[in-house]
Amino acid sequence: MPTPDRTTLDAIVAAARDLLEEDGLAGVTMQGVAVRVGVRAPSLYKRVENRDRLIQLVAEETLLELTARLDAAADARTLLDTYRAFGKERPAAFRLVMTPGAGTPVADTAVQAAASTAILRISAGLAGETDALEAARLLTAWATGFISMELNGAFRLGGDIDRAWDYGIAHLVDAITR
Amino acid sequence: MPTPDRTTLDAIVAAARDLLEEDGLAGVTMQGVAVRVGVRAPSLYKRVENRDRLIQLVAEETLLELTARLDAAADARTLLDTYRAFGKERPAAFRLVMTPGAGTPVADTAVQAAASTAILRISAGLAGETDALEAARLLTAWATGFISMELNGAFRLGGDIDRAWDYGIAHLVDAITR
DNA sequence: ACCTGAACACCGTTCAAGT
DNA sequence: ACCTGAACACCGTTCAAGT
Repeated sequence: MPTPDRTTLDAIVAAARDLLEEDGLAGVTMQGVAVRVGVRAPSLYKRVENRDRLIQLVAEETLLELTARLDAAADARTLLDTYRAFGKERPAAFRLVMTPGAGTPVADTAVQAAASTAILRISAGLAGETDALEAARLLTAWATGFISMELNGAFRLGGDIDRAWDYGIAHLVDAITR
Repeated sequence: MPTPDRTTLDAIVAAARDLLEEDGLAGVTMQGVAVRVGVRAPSLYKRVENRDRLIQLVAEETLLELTARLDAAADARTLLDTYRAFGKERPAAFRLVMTPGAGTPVADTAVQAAASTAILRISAGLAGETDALEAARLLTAWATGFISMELNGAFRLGGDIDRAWDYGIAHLVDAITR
């Protein structure tokens, strides 16, 4: 007689996602996830291969959500503001996806590629098709570095961080526009 | 009768530093460090408070070395190339210092501030004193994001990464120059 | 004064035994 | 077919006992 299912993969990923924001990557333990979904740790292995795979699933869920939001942006400033807002909303997930350490499980290539289409579209509009890739990389590298530093509290020399963000957007858009 | 010292704090930090590059942050275990310096794990606690403090010491050693190299740069391109070369030489240490995750031990504030003086000096020369801080943040955010993405293999859409780097420097320097 | 084995509280993961 | 306790190999850290 089969036991009824006491949890689902979606519930497990959601619990891991919440634990990630609350306690950081190291806080995402199989025991912690198990408690949240109401089973014992060994039961999780019926639905997910291991902890690395679970982290990868959280990374992919994060990128899919981010991609959906970026795709809705019509211009560079909106796109970059959306990106930054996502980082502030889910700082740990942002770091997991954008600046994973060595050994950190990483999202599938296709999921990652999809996240680039919005910035490529907008960069092509500003810089032209020839320089679209380089312009997209300039904008992406800047925004990713800026948001990472902001989340890490790395802007330590005073000044207005919002002003630095606006300064960056204005000068970058100007620089890449033909 | 006292036992002769079998290791030193410097040797412990150096072993941790090497393990970091070889096996990543998770690979820096007290047991692993102990084996490298020729003692048992409990003995390490005579010289360093705990693992977090050891990681912090590695972060500070990394920043001091990086600061020394950046201070020697005379112009923006040299500074940025030096920064990128350091990232490629010590990728795990670069990530530890520039994009630490939540809960990762972080260098002392004074050590971090010292690493900013070179970029501030050069930014002031290009953008003027009024915009020096914003310009420094633009350059730093871009370079940090670019190098992080490069180390993570995040440039996945083909194209020439060196060309994207040169494109970035040229357009940024142009953008912030009065 | 430094070093060590033993111990404790955690991890991730496996597996036989339950329902 | 799913769930669990028990077990194993790891961690970081403490501490009494050795020299």
